[in-house]
Amino acid sequence: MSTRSGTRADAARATDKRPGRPGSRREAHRRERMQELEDAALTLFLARGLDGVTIDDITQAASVAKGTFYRYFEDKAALVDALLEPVRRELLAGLETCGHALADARNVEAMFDAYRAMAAVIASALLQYPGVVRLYLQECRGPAVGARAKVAELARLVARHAVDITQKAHTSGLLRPIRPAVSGLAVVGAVERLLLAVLSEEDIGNPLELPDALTTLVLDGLRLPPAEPRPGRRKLDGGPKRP
Amino acid sequence: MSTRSGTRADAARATDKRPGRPGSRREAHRRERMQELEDAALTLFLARGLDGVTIDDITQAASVAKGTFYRYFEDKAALVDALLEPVRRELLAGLETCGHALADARNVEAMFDAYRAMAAVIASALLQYPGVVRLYLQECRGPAVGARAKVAELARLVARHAVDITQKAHTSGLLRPIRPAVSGLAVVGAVERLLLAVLSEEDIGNPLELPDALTTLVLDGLRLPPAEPRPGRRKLDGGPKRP
DNA sequence: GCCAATAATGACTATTTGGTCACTCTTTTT
DNA sequence: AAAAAGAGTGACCAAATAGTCATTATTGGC
Repeated sequence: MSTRSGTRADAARATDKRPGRPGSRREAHRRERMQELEDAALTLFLARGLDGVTIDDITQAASVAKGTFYRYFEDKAALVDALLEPVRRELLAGLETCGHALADARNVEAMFDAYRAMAAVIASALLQYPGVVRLYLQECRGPAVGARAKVAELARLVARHAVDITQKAHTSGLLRPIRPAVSGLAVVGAVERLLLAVLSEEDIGNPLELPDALTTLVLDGLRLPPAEPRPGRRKLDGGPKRP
Repeated sequence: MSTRSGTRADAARATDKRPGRPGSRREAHRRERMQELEDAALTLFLARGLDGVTIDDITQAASVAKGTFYRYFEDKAALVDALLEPVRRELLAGLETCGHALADARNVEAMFDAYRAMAAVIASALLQYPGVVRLYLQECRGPAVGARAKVAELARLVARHAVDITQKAHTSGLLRPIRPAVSGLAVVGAVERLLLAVLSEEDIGNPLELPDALTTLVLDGLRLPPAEPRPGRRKLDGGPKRP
C-alpha cells in the first residue's frame, strides 16, 4: 500500500494511487468508467468467450477510446481478475467457513447446517454476480493460459476446498466410505452443471427448489428407497413449494 | 455422395472424392497426413485452448506448410469436427441404447445393467480417444461460436439425452421424485468432473473404482445409512480392489 | 520413361490485434 | 485564475493471422 513505485516498473498503475484519493468526483467517475468497461467486457465474454473478445471490442462496446482501457487495466487478464474478485472472495470465504463447520460437525444436523450455509453463499454470489459466475463456469476448465489463468486458478482452489471439506465430513464418520477426492469432485461437478443450467436458462423448474433437490440427491441418492417407514424430513429453504 | 460439385462451391473438398479412391498409396498417405494434423492440433488445443491455437501453430507442429492444412480441412472448425466425430458417434449411440434399455427397465437390476452399459461406452471412448474427450470437457461449456460450435452442440445433445434417460428411468418408478432435468444434469456434471479429473491426472485414486463409487454416490447418496441390516451388494466391474 | 493427376510449398495479401503516445480536454489544487 | 494533475482520444506501429495461389514435387497409370 506504500506510495513508492513497486518492483515491477509502473505495472501497478491500474487500481493503485491513481485518482485524487478522497471520495471526490474524480474517483466516482473513475469507478463508473471501470464498471462500464467491466460490464461491456463481461457481456462480450459471455457471448464469445474470453479469447474471442479483443480490447477493441470492449472499448467499442463501452464507447470509449482504446487508450482509455489501458488507463484502467493493464491487459485483458487484469480485467478478468477484477471481474472475478468479488466472487472469489465470497466463495472462498464461504468454503473456509463450511470447512470449519464440517470439521466440528458431529451429527447429521450440523452437517446439514454447514451445507446449507454453503448453499446460501453460492446463492448470494449467484444473485449478485450472475454474469461472473457464468463466466467462471464457462471458462474454468480451459487451460490456464492468458486471460483464463485466474479463472482456472480459482477452479483449482474450489476443487481443493471441496475435497478438503468432504474429507472433513468424512472423518466425522457421517459419510459412506468413498474417497473424498471422488465424492467431493462429483458434488462440485453436479453443482456447477446445475448452476450453468440455471444461468443459461435451460428449463430446470423453479431454481428455489434446487438446493433441496440437490441435497436429497447428494445425501440420499437417486434410487427410491425400498420402503421408508421413517418420517425423516429435510428442507433447505422454507420457501413455498410451487409459487 | 454424388460426384457433381455440391451446392456450396467447392467447400466439400476435404474428405470427399479427393484421392484415387482405392486403397492405394495415395489414400494411405492422405490418411496419415490428416492424422498427423489432427494429432498436432489436439495437443495444441489441450495446451492452449481452441481459440489459442492458430493454423500456423498447427502446421508448424505437424511440420507441413500452411497451404497443406487447407487441402485437408476447410478451416479450424472442420478439423475440430473431424476430431470429435468418432467420440460423438460412440457416445450418442451409447446414450440411445441406454435410453432404450432404461425405458424397458422394470426393476433395479435392469436399471443397473443400463447404467453399466453406459459406463462401458464412456470408458471405451476414454481409452480410445482420451485427448478428444478432454477437449470436449474443456470446451463444451463455452459459447457456441466458431470452432467451438460443434463441441457445444455435442454438449447440448448429451444434456438432452441425459435428461431424457433420467425421465425414462423415472417413469419406471424406480427413482425419487426429483425433476429429471435436475437429477439428469447433476449426474452429467458429476461424471464430467470426474472424467476431467482422471484425464488431468488429478489425484483421484484408482480410476477403475470410479464407476463403482459413482454408482453408489448417484444411486445411494453420500450419507451413511443409519443402520443397514440388508446385505445388498452392488458392483460395476469385477476388477481388483486395490492393485 | 512419360504424362496427367494429385499433393506440398511458402511467399503474398488483407485484415486484425495489442499496445503506445503526443496531444487535447477536464478536474483539482494552489 | 493559473498551474498542475489526471483523464480521454485516436492515429499509429509492429506483429500476428486467415486464407490464396502460382509454382514445384510426387505419384499413379501406361
